[in-house]
Amino acid sequence: MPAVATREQIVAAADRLFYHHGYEHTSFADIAGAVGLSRGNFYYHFKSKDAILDAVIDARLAATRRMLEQWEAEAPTPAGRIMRYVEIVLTNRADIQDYGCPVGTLTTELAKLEHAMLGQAGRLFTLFREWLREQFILLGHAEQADELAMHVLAFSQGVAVMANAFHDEAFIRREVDRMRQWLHTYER
Amino acid sequence: MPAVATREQIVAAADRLFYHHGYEHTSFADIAGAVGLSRGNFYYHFKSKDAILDAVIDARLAATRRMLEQWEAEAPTPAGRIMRYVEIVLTNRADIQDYGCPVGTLTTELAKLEHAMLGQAGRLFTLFREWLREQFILLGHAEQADELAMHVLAFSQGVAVMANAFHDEAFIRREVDRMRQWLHTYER
DNA sequence: ATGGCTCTAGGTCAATCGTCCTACGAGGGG
DNA sequence: CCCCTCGTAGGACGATTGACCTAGAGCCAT
Repeated sequence: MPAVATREQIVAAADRLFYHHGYEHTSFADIAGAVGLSRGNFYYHFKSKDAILDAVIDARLAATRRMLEQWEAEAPTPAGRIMRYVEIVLTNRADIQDYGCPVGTLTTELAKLEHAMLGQAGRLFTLFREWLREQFILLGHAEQADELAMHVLAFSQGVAVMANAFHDEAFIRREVDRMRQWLHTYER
Repeated sequence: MPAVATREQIVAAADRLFYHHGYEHTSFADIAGAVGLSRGNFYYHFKSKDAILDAVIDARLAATRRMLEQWEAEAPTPAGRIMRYVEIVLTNRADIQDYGCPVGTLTTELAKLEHAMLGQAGRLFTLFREWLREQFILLGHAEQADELAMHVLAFSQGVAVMANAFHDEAFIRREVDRMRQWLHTYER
């Protein structure tokens, strides 16, 4: 098997395990077991656990960019695109109830570990932030676009934490509806 | 030294360390070092690490109840009391920027660890939820009091995650102001 | 002072962690 | 056929983890 396929398998398994059980709680043995490799063989593909985390973050950044591009292709209006982001807490409801937001929980964990890769993880947030900011500019609110983007981000993080804590689907739907109404007041 | 004082010292140190570095990332040696005790002696006071977590959660529950009682004594109106909760993200701004919300981050971590004490940690959220619900009932919104309480909780969690990720004080102040205006629309 | 209780120190345990090393098998090009 | 590289397996390392044990110091009551 070519090395690139194995490497991608490792990144995919690590991505899933980091999300489900956290970075620190995921061991080399866990990832190796998920992929079906021996532990020791790992260092042929990644020289350290941090390197795997780095690759996982890069993969998430790339996947996020693809998702944003798809949203831009599918949703014609800026407001519709913003709603695609808002509705992600419904789209990924099952995972969020079980594991929270992949971006928020990773950033929170790395902050507590004082991990060197915290800044890299923050780029995931920044990617969404700047994309949302762009949508608000297109919506005609250039002067407060960044503040509105941050508000939408805070919404998603708050809903994710509460959904994870209480497993309440009706709550998620109510908050999405509230956000939809809020967004209407900013449509031209 | 009486055992009760040592026990309280252990709980206080564990509380702080769990908040700053997370539950799993905090070892017995860390707590023992913070208190100035030997590692082995630990099992005289707590038979397991879970028992310490249990005691920490109980201590947080008690401290939270005291705080809520103080808010009720200091703020005469329900709206004023709710604002005391909202403004906690400003009051504890420094800690939140560094470590996030103590309740939210603990719950998130325990969920990922599939820890048996997750339900206990959830009681911290429930305590705030029911207190906020009571305030909204007093405000004259009995029929949607719980939904409004959940919305306020989600606000605080969202702001905490974003404040931790971006260290942006102006953002926190904007969101608190936004919440103040929102609350005004619910005042009789 | 003697016995018993509270509290502590320090060592030990097996398990697991991330890391590293070496040996080996498969396979293609010379 | 040999050699070289790629990819893998599995063991070993030092450190650290949570957990447990025992010996004894301090003190109070009898």
